[in-house]
Amino acid sequence: MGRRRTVSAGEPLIWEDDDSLLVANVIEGVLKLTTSTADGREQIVGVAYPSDFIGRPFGQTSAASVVALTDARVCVFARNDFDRFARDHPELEHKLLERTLAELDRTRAWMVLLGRKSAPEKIATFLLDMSERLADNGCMAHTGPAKHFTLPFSRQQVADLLGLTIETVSRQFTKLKADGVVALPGRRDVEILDRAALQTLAG
Amino acid sequence: MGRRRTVSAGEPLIWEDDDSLLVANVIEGVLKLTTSTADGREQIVGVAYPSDFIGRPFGQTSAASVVALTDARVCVFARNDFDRFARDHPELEHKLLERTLAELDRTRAWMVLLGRKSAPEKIATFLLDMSERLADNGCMAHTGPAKHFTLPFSRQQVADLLGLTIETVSRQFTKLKADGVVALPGRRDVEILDRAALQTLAG
DNA sequence: TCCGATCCTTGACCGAAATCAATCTGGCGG
DNA sequence: CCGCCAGATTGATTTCGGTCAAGGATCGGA
Repeated sequence: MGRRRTVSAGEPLIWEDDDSLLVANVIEGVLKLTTSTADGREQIVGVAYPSDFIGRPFGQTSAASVVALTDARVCVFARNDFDRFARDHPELEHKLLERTLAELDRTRAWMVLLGRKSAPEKIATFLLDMSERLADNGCMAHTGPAKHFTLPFSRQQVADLLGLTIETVSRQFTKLKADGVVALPGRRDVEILDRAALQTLAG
Repeated sequence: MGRRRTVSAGEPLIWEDDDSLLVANVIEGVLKLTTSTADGREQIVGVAYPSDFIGRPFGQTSAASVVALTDARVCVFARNDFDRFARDHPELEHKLLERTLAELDRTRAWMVLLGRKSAPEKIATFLLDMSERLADNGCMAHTGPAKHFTLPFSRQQVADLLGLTIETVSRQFTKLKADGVVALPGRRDVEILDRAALQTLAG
């Protein structure tokens, strides 16, 4: 069915291929979905992990662009083919509906963060979210939230995810380190030292 | 199938009924979907217009609460019944999937507004959005964006939608009026005098 | 028509985060 | 091993929008 493709970190996943739009399934790696304003301010509107579906089947084409954050493997489908196939396979459509509903829930929760939370709350919420998302990367289920993990994001990308500037993100990280809430052994490594404190900060 | 219910303006739509969760279809009126932080800050995460679907079929219950903005009529279903019915009717699931994908797109566009736009940009974007949404309320299709319309929101609710405070919303409205971009004949009435200016402001 | 409640507007002030501007770090190629 | 450079941190300053605090408008009910 779909064709395998590899995308290296930083590379965009092109949505035009043989004049036909694509949809895709993530096999491995992490990708960002972004939308930008006319003057170039960027907002990350979604993050796709393995097994997540990306693209916009049925009609309209979505405005978001997709870029790999880590080296990634995806399984791409020409959209027309996919649409036809989906219509004939209710089980697939059902699965897709469940995933889309779950993604909508997650997106709505993120709206509260963007619209109503302060910078410290945003950072704390982000770290807790990451610690959960990156925990069950492997094959075994529910190992619980990770204490130590490597972010698939640069500081700028964290800023684009939280609706902040890179400087504010950096300052908040520094503050959490100074307060002994987290350790930052490497640029993208986080170790949660005081989860309770983070949860309090997250509000 | 579903039971008709009327909800008057300001009244919440309860999701518990005879120990079974509900899903619903909006027949008439406008409702808000909100999520709040622990300390009571509120964010409107979605707005449901006639023909929109609300609630969370299949598994998890969504965290959002639903309140009618205007008097509304909805058609409610016990979720268990709905789930069973949907699984047996692929056409319904397909329709629901299309709507959910469209809602996800709209929600993602709103994230850019919340995360990256200034107060003037937020207000301008909001007014243009409203002018389009409230245009085809009636039966005829595509009359184009409305020049004059009545908001289904109080100032506080506009603030909750845009991630601002009521004072900032008020000041921005006043400024647009002073600049001759809009007229505000009544508390909730908006007349767009200079659409081009609004579009420029929206960015 | 008057009253009261609620919603909205306006003003003065403050503070959190953005902006502007240097450094600093660490990873990599030569 | 050294120098380079993108990414990250830190500091100084500004600004936008929030907070606090009065008023003013509008609507419904007596």
